[in-house]
Amino acid sequence: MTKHSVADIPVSEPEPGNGKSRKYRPGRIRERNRERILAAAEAEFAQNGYKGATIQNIAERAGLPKSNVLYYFSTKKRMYSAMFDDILGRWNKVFTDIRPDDDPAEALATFIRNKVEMSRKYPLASRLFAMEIIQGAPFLLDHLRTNMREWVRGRADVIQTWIDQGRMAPVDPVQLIFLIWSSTQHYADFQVQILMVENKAEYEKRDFDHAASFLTEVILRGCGLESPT
Amino acid sequence: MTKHSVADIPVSEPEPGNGKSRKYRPGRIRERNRERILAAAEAEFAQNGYKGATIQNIAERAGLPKSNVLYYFSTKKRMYSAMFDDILGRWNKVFTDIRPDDDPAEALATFIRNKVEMSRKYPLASRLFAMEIIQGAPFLLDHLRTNMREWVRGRADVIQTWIDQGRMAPVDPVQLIFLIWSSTQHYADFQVQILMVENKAEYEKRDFDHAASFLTEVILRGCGLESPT
DNA sequence: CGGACTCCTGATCAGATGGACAACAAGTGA
DNA sequence: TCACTTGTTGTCCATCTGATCAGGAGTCCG
Repeated sequence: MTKHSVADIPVSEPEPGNGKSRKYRPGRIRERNRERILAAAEAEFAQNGYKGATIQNIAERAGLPKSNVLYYFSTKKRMYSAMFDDILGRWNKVFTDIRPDDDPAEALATFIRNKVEMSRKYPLASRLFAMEIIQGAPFLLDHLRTNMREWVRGRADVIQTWIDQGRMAPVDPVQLIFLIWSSTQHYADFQVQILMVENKAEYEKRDFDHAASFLTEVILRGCGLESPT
Repeated sequence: MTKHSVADIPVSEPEPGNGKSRKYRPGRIRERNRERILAAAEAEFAQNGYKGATIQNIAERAGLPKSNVLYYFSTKKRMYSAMFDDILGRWNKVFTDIRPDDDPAEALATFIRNKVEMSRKYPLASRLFAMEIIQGAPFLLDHLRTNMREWVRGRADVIQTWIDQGRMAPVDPVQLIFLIWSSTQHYADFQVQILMVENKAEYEKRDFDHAASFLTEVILRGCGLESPT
């Protein structure tokens, strides 16, 4: 397929146990540059979309020659994919499952807070995801069809259980997930708009806290729940 | 600036009154092609972003030679601007003002319904707008700074009045507008994701009705209001 | 050392892209 | 019909883009 024999091979895990291994580790530099490039790619793809992004720009953001970038990711497409693998992995670590015997108010509040925190911590990832979906998700269609669907279904089922038990108002669980998803995503994706409207130069930590509190309060009350604490 | 003497000149309004005027109307063909091109541009820009979109693609979507497209809009940038002028004009027609003596529940419900209807009727415009904001709003910054800010401030003031009069729960009015904005926008922007999760091929009218009902119910209850009707 | 690997990069290329332009066609009012 | 404006399009060009490649530099271990 490709002429590059070593490119695109995932970095081998640093062996566990002995922290300061004396062993020959081919992937050391690779790992560092890979991360630099992916960080640059996030910014570039988020700003210009897949087609609009250029390898040259990514290289400049990473402070590397274009050729070097192409040494690590033999094609633009592969780079884009690798980037999303990274992002989805990061996300999976954060979103814990919810269970039928959880307290609805607490579980939803945690979900909202985590999602807002995500918008604060990884705004580029959030925008990238939005961009990809808006453009028709050419690269993530499969992921949406399988993982994402399961994820939503699983959570919706738990919420439905809570409703059946009369522990919250009877609202469409899937729509509720969309509502939380969109309203939290908004703080990352529409950052510029929000800053303009509020006449600020940049976000502060308390803005996110305020947003999370607002969303928790309104959405929980909208579900017939009392905000915890 | 430009060598084109006639391009980029807004279409002169067709004179009112006599429908079938015999007068010399330079803009007749112009108007028709202009619309065709702008419609094609909406699709192309929404799918690929500003940088990713190509005049060639827009021309093909419109069924015209590239040269002809460039005759109407001398540059890509001008075409993009003209497109947003169109879109913003369309939007302004729909969003009626709210007044302090309106009924909060009814006014908010109308706003939500209008916005969802907008997502249904002009999904491309919605995505285009989202795209532009995500990319840092290079073309709309001024608009956000002036018109949009005023628009939000005006509505927020009215909502604050309602709160002060004890007619709804004390929630941050600006955040409330963001919440409505994002949750309704979501149905246009994240269409692909929603369809995938719900395992559908395309939206139906009732999906939007259902979404509007859900949002109205949850958000109004979240504001301590009863849904009207 | 030296050999084997990993990593780096300038030069190069074919194709796409935004845009200019000139010649030509069609429409319009008198 | 005529003079003039408006509309159409093929051709051309400088620049950019993703990708290739060949040669060289750096790193590591025995």
